[in-house]
Amino acid sequence: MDQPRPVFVDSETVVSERPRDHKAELRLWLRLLTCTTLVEDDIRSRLRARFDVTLPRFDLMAQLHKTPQGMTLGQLSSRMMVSNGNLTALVERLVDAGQIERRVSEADRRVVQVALTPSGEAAFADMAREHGDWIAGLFAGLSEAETEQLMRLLDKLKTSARSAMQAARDRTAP
Amino acid sequence: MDQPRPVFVDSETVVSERPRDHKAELRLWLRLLTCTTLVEDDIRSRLRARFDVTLPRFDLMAQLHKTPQGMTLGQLSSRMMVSNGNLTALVERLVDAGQIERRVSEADRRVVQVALTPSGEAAFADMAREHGDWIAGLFAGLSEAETEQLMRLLDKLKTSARSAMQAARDRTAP
DNA sequence: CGCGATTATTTTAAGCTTAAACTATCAGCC
DNA sequence: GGCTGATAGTTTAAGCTTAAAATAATCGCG
Repeated sequence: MDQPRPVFVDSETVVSERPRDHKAELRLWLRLLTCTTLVEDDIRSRLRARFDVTLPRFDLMAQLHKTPQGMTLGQLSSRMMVSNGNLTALVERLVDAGQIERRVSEADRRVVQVALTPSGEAAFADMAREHGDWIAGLFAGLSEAETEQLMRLLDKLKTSARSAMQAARDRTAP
Repeated sequence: MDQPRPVFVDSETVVSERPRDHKAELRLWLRLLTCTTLVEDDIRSRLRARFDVTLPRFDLMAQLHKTPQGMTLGQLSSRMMVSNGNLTALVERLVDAGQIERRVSEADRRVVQVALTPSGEAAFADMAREHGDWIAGLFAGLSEAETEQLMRLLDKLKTSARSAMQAARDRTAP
């Protein structure tokens, strides 16, 4: 299987053809994805069962909780790594539910500020406590040293990915 | 235990006070999520730009590629970790696009088998080659040793999460 | 000042995703 | 043979998500 087929290396495509098969990286990526999906699905279903709240709503409230003075939609969008248009509807639903409030900035009338309401803050506090326990439970099989090591490696991966993405961008628009 | 530092339950510290603060695990989880989202979004946008295909479609085709004899929807659902109902529509679109084909099992008429068509196989082969390069590029900042280590730690995390989820299930329905 | 470029957000269309209810089929059992 | 329960998929309603186009406000610069 996968016998070393002859590869015609022209000067354009040196990086990409056969030399290495990228199998290790692909397996690592799939494993990373599996872990994330596993945790995410578990948290999603617990949030629904216990608090009748969706994961995106929880995430949004968590961001606002970290910044009590509120944030603009643009900031939220980049911190949550979701598209701008996504937030419009999500924020709308949370406003309807009385958990957050929006106000147009006076300084710049394009900007919309969003913040937790007191009731949203209280609701989030309840959820966050259990959420922390759930996460801790899911990660409980890792020792403190392993946790640290994993943190370090993921940090390195984050840096690597960002730099590869930047390089690709530079290549496209030089 | 439970060092009684005076904790004022204000909006800053709600997450972190009581029995243990779970802060390290929470940060680790957020970092894991960030890495996955970063890679996933990059791959998604490249697949769209380069092949005009969505990530879920690519993932489905990747699963079928690994199993040339085809799979049932149930197997696909559990391997892809998506809901059953999700697949119905996704498969429908790929059938319309001529990339895969469905046939009802003769042995058990509830079961639907799905497999790549020759043209789907060819299309996937093209995409997979570049996809592998992209992933390798994103992970290029990690040494071989680090890749292995990360793999090992994620494996451990996977085991930990699964066992925590099983424990929670046992607690609910004993 | 006024105009073109930029920035922040919303809108739109298409597609993805889930949970829950539903349909159809099968397997075991008397 | 005809229940009973389990299993495989589909449907439905709601919500999430994106990319791209549109709107609206601000900024920079002549």
